Amino acid sequence: MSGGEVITADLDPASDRPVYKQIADHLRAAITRGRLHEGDQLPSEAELMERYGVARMTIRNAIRLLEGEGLVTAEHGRGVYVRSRPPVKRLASDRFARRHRKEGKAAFTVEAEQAGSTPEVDLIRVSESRPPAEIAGRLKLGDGDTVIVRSRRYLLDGRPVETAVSYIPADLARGTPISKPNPGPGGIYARLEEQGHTLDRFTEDVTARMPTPEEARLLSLSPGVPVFRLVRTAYDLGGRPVEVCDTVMAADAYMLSYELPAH
Amino acid sequence: MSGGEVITADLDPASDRPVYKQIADHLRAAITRGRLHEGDQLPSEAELMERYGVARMTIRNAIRLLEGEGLVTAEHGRGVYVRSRPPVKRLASDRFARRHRKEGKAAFTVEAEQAGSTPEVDLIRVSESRPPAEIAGRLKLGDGDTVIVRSRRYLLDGRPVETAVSYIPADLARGTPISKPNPGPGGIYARLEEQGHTLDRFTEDVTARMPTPEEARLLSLSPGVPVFRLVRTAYDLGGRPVEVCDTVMAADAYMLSYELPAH
DNA sequence: GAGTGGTCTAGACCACCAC
DNA sequence: TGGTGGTCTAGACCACTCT
Repeated sequence: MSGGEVITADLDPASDRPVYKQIADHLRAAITRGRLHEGDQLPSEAELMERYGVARMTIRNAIRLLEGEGLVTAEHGRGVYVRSRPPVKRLASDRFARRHRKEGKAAFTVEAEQAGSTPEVDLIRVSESRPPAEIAGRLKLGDGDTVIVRSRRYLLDGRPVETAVSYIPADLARGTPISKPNPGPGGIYARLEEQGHTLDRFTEDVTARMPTPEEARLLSLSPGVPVFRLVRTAYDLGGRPVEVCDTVMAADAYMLSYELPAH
Repeated sequence: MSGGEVITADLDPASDRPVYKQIADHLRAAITRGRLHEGDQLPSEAELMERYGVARMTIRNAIRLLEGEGLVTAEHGRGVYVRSRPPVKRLASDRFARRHRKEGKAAFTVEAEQAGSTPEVDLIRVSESRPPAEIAGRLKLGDGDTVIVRSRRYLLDGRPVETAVSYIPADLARGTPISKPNPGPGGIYARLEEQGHTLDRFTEDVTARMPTPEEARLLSLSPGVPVFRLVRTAYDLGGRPVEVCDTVMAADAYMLSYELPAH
């Protein structure tokens, strides 16, 4: 059926390398050398058991290894397939430039449409509370201060790609639509600038790690796909931090692009 | 021995959730709620088998799940431990500013010493060859053009954290120490500027993924630790790309920090 | 219904570590 | 030497998908 001929090498009984790793090596080589392409189905567990003359768990261990490397995904009842790389969205370092903010649309929406994708936002929740210590520190808030918390999820062409939680000091948001689910045209940055907090610069701190089960669920992540955690702080012309945005992004959906001066 | 009392909940036989996932949930909760701290040992497989009354493979599946999430590491012959987060090196967006380049030291060395760490560089190799297509495109090179390829590995306090491969157009490197293992004080950027290629700006493209087995070996990565791939291109004042540096970094060792203008 | 992967059992032997 | 995790076997039953 699904191409037992893609594997050419035999096991080396003399090798110290465990059998399941040798099998994973064969399958990995078949993928990286192009004998198996994106979307191709791997031989079934039964076929591989026969091919190598080993028990089922040995085959499953080999496949689990490749799954953890992000090379294949197993689909219950269907088979194991070579993972296809989804199109990557490139986030340019000028994506929050003011000229992109004048259209009355949020950055995510503008960018997605320019790339020919369909953007969606869901799971919008807004509340007011005490911020976590890390956020309070970034916003330079005192002990009793509260923030407006805006959380939402972004999707591209139906696929969830990013969750985001924004924290805005409550005193900046009062009397504005910032504390409403729909903050109006241009998003919260437009509202902050209307309040006299003209934006000057942003900092972004980027880390990467494996997702929590909750994040994997919200972003429909396959095994072997890490996430970016990107924490952006917006400063006004007075140097005051006016928003912190804590985002978790499917790492296989993004390329982050930055420009650095040499002087 | 190692605290069977850290797990409080029992299995729910009525639940659809597989037993090994329920066990993983219990252990994960013990970690995230602070009943198990960084470096603590989990109960042994034998203890957990008795505690839950299940077979060994069920326990091992639970632990493998947590390993893949980066929460624990199993050490052969010793036990399973809650992963301790190593200190993170913060890469600031001004790390290639000219003022940091005047000391006669490379960026990695300067930064590490400022942070109180001991930097090392090893596995240095230099050669000349045709660049991969992706690199040739970034350097705007033609078909026959060759590049100097400089690869090396960086370590902090003895731990490997990053591999890097630099590509410099061969015509810029001829007659300079750029094609020698030791390029001299200030590194290759200093040499390029001496040749009249004053640096103007850099771009960095950042992605994240799970490591290949080769990368995991070179960086001594535990299961559940992704890597950053950071491709930096250096441009001179004439807008010509003069170097591309392709780096793979242990994601648990770095925070990438960038500054974005709002205008 | 046939074929796929997902879960689980009950053993065996081995390799590594600490005492 | 005893305890730890690593590999492997040979089964069983289940859940999902496609036809």
